[in-house]
Amino acid sequence: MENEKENLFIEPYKRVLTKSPLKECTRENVAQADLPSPTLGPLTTPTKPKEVSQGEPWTPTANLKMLISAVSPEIRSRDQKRGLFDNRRGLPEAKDCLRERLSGDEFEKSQPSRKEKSLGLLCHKFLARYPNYPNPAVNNDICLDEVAEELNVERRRIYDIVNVLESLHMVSRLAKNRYTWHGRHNLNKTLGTLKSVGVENKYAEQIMMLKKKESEQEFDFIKSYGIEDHIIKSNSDQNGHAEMCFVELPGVEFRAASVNSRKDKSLRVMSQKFVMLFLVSTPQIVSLEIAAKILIGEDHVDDLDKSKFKTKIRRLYDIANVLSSLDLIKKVHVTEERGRKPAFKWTGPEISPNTGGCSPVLPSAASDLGVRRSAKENCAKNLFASRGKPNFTRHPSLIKLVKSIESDRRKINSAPSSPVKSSRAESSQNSPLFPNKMAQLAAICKMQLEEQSSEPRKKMKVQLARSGHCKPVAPLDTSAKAELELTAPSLIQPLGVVPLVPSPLSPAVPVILPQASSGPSYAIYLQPAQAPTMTPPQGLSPTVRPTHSSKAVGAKDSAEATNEKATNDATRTDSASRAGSLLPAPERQVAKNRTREVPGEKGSKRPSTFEDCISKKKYKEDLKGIENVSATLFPSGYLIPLAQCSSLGAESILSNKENSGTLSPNHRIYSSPITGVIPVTSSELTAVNFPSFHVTPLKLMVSPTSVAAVHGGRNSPALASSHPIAIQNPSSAIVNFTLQHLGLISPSVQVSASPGPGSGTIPVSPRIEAISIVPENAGCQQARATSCDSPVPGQSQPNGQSVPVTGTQQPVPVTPKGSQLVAESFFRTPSGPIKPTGTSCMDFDGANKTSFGTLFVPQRKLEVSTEDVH
DNA sequence: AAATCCCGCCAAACG
DNA sequence: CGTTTGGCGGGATTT
Repeated sequence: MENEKENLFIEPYKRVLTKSPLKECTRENVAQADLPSPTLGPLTTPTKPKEVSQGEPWTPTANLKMLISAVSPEIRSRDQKRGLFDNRRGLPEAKDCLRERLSGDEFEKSQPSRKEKSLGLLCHKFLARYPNYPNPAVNNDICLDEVAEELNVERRRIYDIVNVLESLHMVSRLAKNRYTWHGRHNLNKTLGTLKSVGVENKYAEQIMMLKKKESEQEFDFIKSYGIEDHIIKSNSDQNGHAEMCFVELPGVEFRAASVNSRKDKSLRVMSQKFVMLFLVSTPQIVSLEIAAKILIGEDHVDDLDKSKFKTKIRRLYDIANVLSSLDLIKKVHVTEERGRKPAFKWTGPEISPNTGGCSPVLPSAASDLGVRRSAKENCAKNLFASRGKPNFTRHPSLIKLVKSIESDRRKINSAPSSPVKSSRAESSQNSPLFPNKMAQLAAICKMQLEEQSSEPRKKMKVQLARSGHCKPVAPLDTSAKAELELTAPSLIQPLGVVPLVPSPLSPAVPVILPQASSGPSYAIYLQPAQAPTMTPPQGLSPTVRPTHSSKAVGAKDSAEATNEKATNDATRTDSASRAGSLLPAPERQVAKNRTREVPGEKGSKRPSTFEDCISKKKYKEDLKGIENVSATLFPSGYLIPLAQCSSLGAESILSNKENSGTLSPNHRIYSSPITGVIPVTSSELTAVNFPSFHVTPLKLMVSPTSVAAVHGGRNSPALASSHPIAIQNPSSAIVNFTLQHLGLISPSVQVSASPGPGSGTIPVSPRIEAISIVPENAGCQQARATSCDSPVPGQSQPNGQSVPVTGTQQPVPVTPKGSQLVAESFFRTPSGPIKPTGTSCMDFDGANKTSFGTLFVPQRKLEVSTEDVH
C-alpha cells in the first residue's frame, strides 16, 4: 500500500513541480488537519491511517478543499474532527483511546461517524491524489484497486466516484482496472458540450414546466384548463425528453468504449444530465426533486414509483457529493412557498455554450504538446472498442431487433478496450475518424491525423442520447406528426418561458456559434428512447441533420445525393428494414446483413445503451408499445467519434462483423449496428426538419431519432453521419453536431421547441455548403482555446496550476488543420440562413404567442439560502 | 419525521 | 468460472 501511495504521490509531485506554490499551502492545511493525528499518522495502522496522514501530500488544492469541505460542514466541533482523524489512524479500536485524549467526551463521535465515510470526503481524498491539471506527459494512470486500498474503501465506492468523474471526462477508462486521470483540462469543454446538449434537450424548459406545475398544484389548479396542462404533460411525457446517453467529449478520449458499448451506466448518464440541468437553468440552482423528476423522465404519473424516485434521489446525492467535491456545486436550500427543499447551486465555471466550443483549442494545445506521448499511450489505451461486446442482456425487454442491432454496434465498437494497445491506438485515434469510404474522407483523415498527432484529442465525441425522438419518429408518420404537434405546444410554453430561463442559451446560441468554431465534435449516442421525458423530441431527432464534414471539403454534391438517398431510404427503412440506409453504402450492406443476422445471432454487439434506455422507457411507453419499439430501435444515433470512424473505414466493417475481437485496436469502428435501423420517421423528420438534409454520400446518417446527434465536430471534416441507431461514423455525427450548433442545422425540431436557445433560431439551414470555412475557424479556435483554458482554472482552483498548463498548451494549439476543419463547420456562416431554418421555429413562434399566458413560469419562489451545508 | 446517503447484496458484463 | 462493474434499495445517521 505504501508503495502505491508513494507512487501516487510521485505523480503529484511532478505536477507539483510545475505548480509548486499550491502545494505548500495545501500541506499546511493538511498538516493542520492532520495535526491531531500526528502521532499516529503515518506510521501506524496500515490501512487507513496512513492514508490520512500521508494523504496530505495530496494535491494541494484538493487537500484544502477536502479539509474545508469536510471540516466546515461538520462544524460540530473541531474535536470531532479530531476524533475522526484519530479514528482513521487508529482504527476503531484505538479510537477509544485516542478519543479520550482528544476530546475526551464524545467517544461517540469517534466512531467512524458516517461522515467520515461519506462519499464526498472520499472523493476529496481521491481528488487530492491527482492534480487538477496533470501533465499529460506523465502517466496519470489510476489503478482502481490501488486507490481503493489506499483510501481503504471498498471498491464499490471508487466506482461511484470514477463514474462521475468519467462523465465529466476528468478520467477515462483505459482498461480493466485502470483509468487515466485527465483532471480539469477538458472540463470546460465538457461542460460546454453538456450545456449544449442540455439546451437541446430543453431541460430548461422542462424545469420550468415542473416548477410551474408544482406551483399550480399547490395553489390552484384552476387555471389551467386543459390546455396548459396538456401541454405540460405532453412536454413532459411525450415529448420527452430525450434522453441521452452519454456525451463524450473531446479529446478526452476516446473512448469510451466502455461507454458506448456498455449500457451506459446510469450513473454516468445521470451525472451528465444533472450537470446539464445546472448549466441550463437560469438560476443555476436545481433542487433534487426536480432533477430526479427530469432524470426519471417520467413525470408522468408521479407517484408511480415512489421507490424509483427514492432511488433516483439517492443516486443524485451520490453524484452531488462528487460534484461538490469538485467544487462544481454546493448544497443550498430553496425555499418555496411550501417549504424548503434541498437543492444544489452551481458554483463551477460559467460555460459558454459551447457547442463547439472551446474545447478544441485547449485540448489540443495543452495536451498535445506535453502530452503527445501520453496521448499515444492513452490512445493505445483507449481503443475504444474495448469492450465491445455485447451487452445487453440485461433487459430482456429489449426488443430483439434492438438487441441485434446493438450487438452489431458493439462489435464495431468493440475494440478491445481493455487491453491497451498502444501502438495502434495512437494511430487510430489520431487518425481521426472519418467515415469510411469517401476519398474525401481520406483526405480529411489525413488532416485529422496530422492534427491528432499534434493534438491527440481534439476531437471530442460526445454522445448524447436523446431518447425522445425515437419514439415519435419511428414508426408512423402520423405518430410522428402527432408528436410534433404535441411538442409544439410544449414548445410554446417553453418559449414563453424562455425569457425567464435560459436566456443564456438562446442568446448564446448565436454567439456561441462562433465560439463553437473550435468545436469539438461530439458523438452522441442516443438512446432509444426513452424518451420520455422531456425531450421533445422530435424535434430533436431531426437532428440528424446530416452534414457532413466533407461538405466543407466539397463533398457536397455527393452529400446531397446521398441525402436524397438517405431520405428515401429512411422512409423505406422503417422499422423493418432498419436498414441503415443512411449509413454509408458499405456499411449499409453490412448493416443489413447484420441486422438480419443479428436477431438471431446477436452476438456481439449490441447497443447496450439503447437497451437501457429502452428498457426504461418501456415503462412509460407501454402505451405506445409498438411504436416504441420501433423507436427503440433507432434510438440512438450514436455518433461515434471521429477517430473511430477513420479507423473504421473499410476495416470497420470487417471488424464489425466478426472480429470484433480480433480487430486491431485501430479500428474500432463502431459499426453501427444500427444503421440499419433507421426508422421511417426519419423521413418525416427530414422532411420537416431538414429539408435539406444532405446526407453524405457516404452515408449517412441520420437517424431519425437521432435527434440526438448533434455534434460538433471540430476536426472531422468528414461527414457526419448519423445513424439512427448507432452510428458509425463519428465524423458525421460530428458534423451534425457542429452544424447544429452553428445553426446550420436546425437542431431539428426539437430545437425549435426549445426556447430561446438558439436551437430554434438556428434552424435548419441545412446547407453545409456555406459552412466550409476553414480559416476562420482556426483563428477562432485558437482564441477560444486559450480563453477556454484559462477560464477554467480561474474559477476553481486556487492553484495556479492551470496556468502553466495553459501556457504550454496555447502555443501548440494553434494547430492543425484538422481542427480547423472542424471549426469550419462551426462557422455558421450560414447563420444567415438561420432564420429560414427556423421553420420549426416558426412554428414555435406561433405557438408561443398563443400560449404565452400560461407560460409564466412559476419562478417565483426560490430563495436560495446559500448556506452551504449545514 | 425528513433528509442524507452508507453499505453491500447480487446480477450483468467481462475476461 | 472467477472478476470486475455497478444498479439498487434497506436501513442507519443526521438534521
